[in-house]
Amino acid sequence: MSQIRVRFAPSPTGYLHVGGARTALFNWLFARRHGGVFILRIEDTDLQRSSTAMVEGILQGMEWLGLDYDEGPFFQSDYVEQHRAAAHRLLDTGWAYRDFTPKAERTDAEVKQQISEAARQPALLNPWRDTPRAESDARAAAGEPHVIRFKVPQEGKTSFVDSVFGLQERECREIEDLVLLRTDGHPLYNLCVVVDDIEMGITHVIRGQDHLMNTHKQILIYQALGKPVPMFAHLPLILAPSKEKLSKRKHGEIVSVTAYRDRGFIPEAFLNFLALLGWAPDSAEFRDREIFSRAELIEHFSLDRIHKSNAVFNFNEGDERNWTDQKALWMNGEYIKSMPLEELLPLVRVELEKACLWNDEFDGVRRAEILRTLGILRDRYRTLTDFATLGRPYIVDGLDFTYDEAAVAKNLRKDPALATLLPALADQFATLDEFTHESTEAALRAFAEQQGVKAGLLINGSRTALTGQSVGPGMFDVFVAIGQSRTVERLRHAATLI
RNA sequence: GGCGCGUUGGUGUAACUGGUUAACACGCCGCCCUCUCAAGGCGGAGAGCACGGGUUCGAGUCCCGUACGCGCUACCA
Repeated sequence: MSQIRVRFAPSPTGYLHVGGARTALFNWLFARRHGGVFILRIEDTDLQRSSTAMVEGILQGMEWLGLDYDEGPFFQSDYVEQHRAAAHRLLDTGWAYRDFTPKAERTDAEVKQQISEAARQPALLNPWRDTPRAESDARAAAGEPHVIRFKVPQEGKTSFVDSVFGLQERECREIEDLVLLRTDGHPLYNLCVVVDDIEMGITHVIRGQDHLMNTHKQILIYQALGKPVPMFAHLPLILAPSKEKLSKRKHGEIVSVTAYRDRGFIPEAFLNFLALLGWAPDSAEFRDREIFSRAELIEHFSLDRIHKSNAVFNFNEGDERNWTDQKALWMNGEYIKSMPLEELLPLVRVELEKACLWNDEFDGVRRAEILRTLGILRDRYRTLTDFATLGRPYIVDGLDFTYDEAAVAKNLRKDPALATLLPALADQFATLDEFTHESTEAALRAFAEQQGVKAGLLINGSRTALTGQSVGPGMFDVFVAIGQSRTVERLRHAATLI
């Protein structure tokens, strides 16, 4: 069999959203799995709704996810002449005709309205369908405005075997004579895809299920053009919590992949999550696992493990903690806590730089120190941005962080004695020659005993004094992470909060 | 309206060509650990497989119907 060639063909009418990203991913996995070619083609024939900013967003999303393409990006708008030529070839071979019906101006809303109304009665055959060629040519030559429509056969049916949905059949008479070329000569989607897919030698079309019906029209065009029909695999849709198809326009930035990049997702984790939306590995060995490396995904990917029903993607913009699908957040957390620290650091660095917390020494003399700090923090973080927000007290010098009111009330103000105990503890710490987990623990416990208070009181008080928070890693690790001088400073300062 | 597709716990999925009390992950709840938890360990609740009928010794798995959901139905893509 000849080499597999697939393409991802987004239209730049919005940023790359998670549905599109999954389509891209599945195409990419399929190509990589079979040593095929993955092509990126931007379908920008709808000039009014396309924009270069959106193209840029799509490119960025692809790059972030590591979905590298072997050819492209191609722009469909660069091939309009070929699209027109194909339409005229169909006209010449009798597979298309000119329709001189005046164009109806209507808004999107009106179109939608009319679809449901007009479709109630069976469609009539277009009166221009069988206009003699000579008359058609004469009218066209006279400059009479017209569209070119595909002449759908009135007999028989189209069929294809979809790799996901199985045998698909449709009566030709139920397919309308679709417009190939608009009045202004602009080629339309169904013609463009077919011409481009032929031109690019696409062997497998992997795309969203919303194109399942279009496929019949496209197959008719392939056949009229005398070209072989590729294989098709339609993917189930990704739905919003409201169960509608995900869309940038309706659901906003929260469904765009760049939002996941900006909010601290690790591309590998997001990819992993996406791969499991509508697909599951075959191998029994992998059945009860959720975390798969990119290489494992490639190795085990197959179209026949894609299932047919739509998947709900749970996001919740209003919820600060669970702003997106909880499983995605969990998965990102798994990557954060298990990846090599050396690989985590550059990712965290980006976040720290954004928050103006990065210090070049973190990549020099303080590298070991920062790695150790990341090591104790990452167990409970789920996004990279957590390092810059929740992790801020661990990174920043001085007292440039906020004290959580509830934490202060719970751990500091609870016992007024802490106003003197914590500075006294600071004095103890200041005398330590070595500032380690062991030495700080010994010092703190000895001090607690000497003062006749529970170690927990000092520990919890210290946590809030040093981090402003009520939760965090084991306290003796925190002392070491914050370091002797900052620890002493913050313990003394805590007295002013009580 | 027509056509198409789908329907396993709240969510994502599993269950070999029909065969034990439907499995895993996320989430939820509880307990333990403990200096805290958004960490870790252990355990639990939650679907009888949309509903109804049929085929079969036996069906989530096959057939029919119904309901519901989604998609498409543009001189959008």
